[in-house]
Amino acid sequence: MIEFNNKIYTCPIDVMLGLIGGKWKLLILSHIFRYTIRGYSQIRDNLPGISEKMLSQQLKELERDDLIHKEIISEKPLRVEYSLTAQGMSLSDLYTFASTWGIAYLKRNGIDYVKDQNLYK
Amino acid sequence: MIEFNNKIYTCPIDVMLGLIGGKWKLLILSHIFRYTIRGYSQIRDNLPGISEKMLSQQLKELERDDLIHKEIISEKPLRVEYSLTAQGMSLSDLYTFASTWGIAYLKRNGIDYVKDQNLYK
DNA sequence: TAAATACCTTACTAAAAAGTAGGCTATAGC
DNA sequence: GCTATAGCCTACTTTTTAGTAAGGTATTTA
Repeated sequence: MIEFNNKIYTCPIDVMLGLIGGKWKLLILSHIFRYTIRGYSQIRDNLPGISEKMLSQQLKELERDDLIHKEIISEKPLRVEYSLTAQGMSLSDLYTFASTWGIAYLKRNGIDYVKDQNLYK
Repeated sequence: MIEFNNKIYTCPIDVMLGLIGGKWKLLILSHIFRYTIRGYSQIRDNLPGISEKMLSQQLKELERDDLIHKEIISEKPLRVEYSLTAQGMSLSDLYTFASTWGIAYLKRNGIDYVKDQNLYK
């Protein structure tokens, strides 16, 4: 058992899950990782099913936990850019592994994601 | 979007999360990975906080999804052994990465897990 | 000036995940 | 025979997580 930030964790993996667990965080992080820098609507539009409430909530938590960096660009069309912090980047092996594994799993189950991804989205 | 087993997934990572997402599955898998073969009570006792209902439920789902193998040993003291299937083992990089990352994260935050783990449990 | 888009927030509700409590079989040890 | 341990299951409740709907500001385009 590990006590950290007033919470109790079973082991280091549990600690990691506390940061990136849940339905959306890993998806958001790996999306930003893939595109390096993303705006709010770009993330939203690439995660079909996420509500704006969920998105801004998760983004806020990821920023609080120093996994992503939020930058407000005060140019003509005011916008926001999200990117990974060093800590967010330190999970890059996870993003690529998870994606590769998922693709291989789908293939084992008869779905060729790489070939058919034009069909989805 | 990917349609698979009557469910809709955003991307391959989402598919993976469908299999090992949630509060306990990754912890159970990585525990079995660490010890190769584990009995029911051994897993339970190493995951403080898990209820027996949760444990047997998650074990059943992991078995259904072909991530773990359950073997009933019919020796004198009847018991059960859980081990990883080939598919469960194909996630081994994830278990080690998650554990290593969690330990490093804790260290960045002032907790030396490797040194202090005798304190926890 | 109306409509559209980016980027959110808040209040409320629903669904999913997890927890509690109890029970049950089988074997073993005293 | 009584208690203990392994290995579960079921019904019920609570908590957590996520979803819906509706604002709201600022700026852009038509």
